[in-house]
Amino acid sequence: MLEFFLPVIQKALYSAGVTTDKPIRLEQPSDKKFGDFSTNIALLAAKECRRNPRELAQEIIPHLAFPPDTVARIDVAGAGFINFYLTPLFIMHSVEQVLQDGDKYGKDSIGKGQKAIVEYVSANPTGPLTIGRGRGGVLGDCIANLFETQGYEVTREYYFNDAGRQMQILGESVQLRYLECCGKETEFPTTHYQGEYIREIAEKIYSLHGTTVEKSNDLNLFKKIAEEIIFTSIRKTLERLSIHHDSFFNEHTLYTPDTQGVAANQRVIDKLRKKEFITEYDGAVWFLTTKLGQEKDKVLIKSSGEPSYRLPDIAYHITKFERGYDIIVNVFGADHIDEYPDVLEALKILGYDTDRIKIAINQFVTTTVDGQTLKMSTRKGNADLLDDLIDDVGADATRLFFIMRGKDSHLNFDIELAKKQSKENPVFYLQYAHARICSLLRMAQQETGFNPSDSAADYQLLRLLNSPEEVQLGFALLDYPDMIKTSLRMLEPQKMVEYLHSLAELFHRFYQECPILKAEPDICKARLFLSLATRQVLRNGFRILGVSAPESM
RNA sequence: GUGCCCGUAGCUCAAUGGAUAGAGCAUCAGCCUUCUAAGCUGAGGGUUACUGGUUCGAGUCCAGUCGGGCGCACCA
Repeated sequence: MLEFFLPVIQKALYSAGVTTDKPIRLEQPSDKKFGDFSTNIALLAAKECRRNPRELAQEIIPHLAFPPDTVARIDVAGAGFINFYLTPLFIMHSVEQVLQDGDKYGKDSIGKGQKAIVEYVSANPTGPLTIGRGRGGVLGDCIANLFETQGYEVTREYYFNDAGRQMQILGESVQLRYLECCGKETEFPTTHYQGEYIREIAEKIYSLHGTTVEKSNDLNLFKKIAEEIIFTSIRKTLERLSIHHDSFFNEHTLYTPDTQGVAANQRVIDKLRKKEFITEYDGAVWFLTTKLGQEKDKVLIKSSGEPSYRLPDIAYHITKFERGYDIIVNVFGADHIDEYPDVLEALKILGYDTDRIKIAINQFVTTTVDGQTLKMSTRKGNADLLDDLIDDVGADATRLFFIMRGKDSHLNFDIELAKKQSKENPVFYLQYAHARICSLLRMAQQETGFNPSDSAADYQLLRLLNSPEEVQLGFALLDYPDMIKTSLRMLEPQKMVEYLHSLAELFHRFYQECPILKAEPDICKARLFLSLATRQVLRNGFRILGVSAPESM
């Protein structure tokens, strides 16, 4: 609808002689009595013109040239809002577009020719995925889906590191547990991974090799096997949630020299040094963030000679620019919040356009059972495992619950609620609407021979519909394309969940108030088309969210 | 101590600086001889944590206070 209104308003402002540098915004009033759409442009422009906003609005209105039979009424209300009321005919006519476009409805090509990279999950293979990671995973996946609907060429990337200190500890942990399997007495440090999965890996090694590697000091053996097993399990877990990555970027490639014999990490140091942002003391190499007003400098290369995580992080982001991505999205949890400002600063210093980088940070997840909050404790062995959650509530509920709250809110995952097969559970409310339509269409085919695929010529029957329930439902369907754009702009799939919920509600109301199969033939058909269009939008929306669309329940 | 996020109905959460702050659940009252009642209709429920400020207009922006979460490593 943006495409419909904005040009007309723009022209009207011009011909009414109103100039303003404020962007025109189209909003949907919370109350329908203020119209289907509304703009506050007169309020904004009034100040610059030094005019009374209501008078200004009155002057703009005669210049608004909408096509005939589209906008029924234009009012000035409140402090100077211009409110638009669409005709039912226009609304129902537009529903035809939904049916014509089908799976493509809501898609756009504004991103055509642009490359976007969305990085998410990015957990190192030191243990199974936790519930907290799951939220970021689903969030990232949905964001990638949103970009795809707008025609962007999207890469879903997983950044990981199988070297470094954490992996070292992993190897040691497995080795110690293995020695226990061999009957040796060991002391297991509290700094090491306590989880049961370590024991399982050790037992596997024991069953493969027996005691033959007992004397081995080759930590790599344990590390490699552990990494392999853990990574496989991570990917399996992600697979259960339909999360796929196109690209797995190993941090280690940033350490190895390129064709000119220089490692990416080293290049970063060299370039930053040229910009005079590098210094050395205490045996380490520092990024001079104090020059940028920060309290402390940040270590880029430790006194041991190894880079700290920050250096490869910068180098990694440079590769995103070098690989030609126009939009770079990073999804990560609140625990990484302090990480990105340094990376951005470094990129800015090196001349990269950091406006292309968008950060989506999701807050943490707490789970509640019977109203009791289970505190997540990291890597203590009792961490909440994503797999257990999926076992418990299923993939659809897992995905939907993760994104049905804003990413900034601390998510409270009510496990009992997610398991409930009743209307309290939003997953079922949404899916039920879809299943109900499917059932209706099956019945229609049986009783009246209605066939959705060969009745396109009759789409115009939709224009017969004009009851409030029908028009409101139709209106909501038209809103879908704008909703995708809003969701994408805000990197917030939750908007889509909310929209689909209200769509389901409008359908149930329509279904309740308007008899379909019992109506006279033309009306019956028209209402079936409206139902069909609703099902289409639900499906398209579910696809973005990665939730299944059951045909019956 | 400090950086970021949050504080809105009994509970879980919405509200691109806009109009009388909205949904769902829970509670109460209605609706199935009728296409899936896993549904619909209606009612009650609020000093948007607090105090100031910015402006035509603040839940939203700014400052401060209080409360909760997550970080603050030469770990990632």
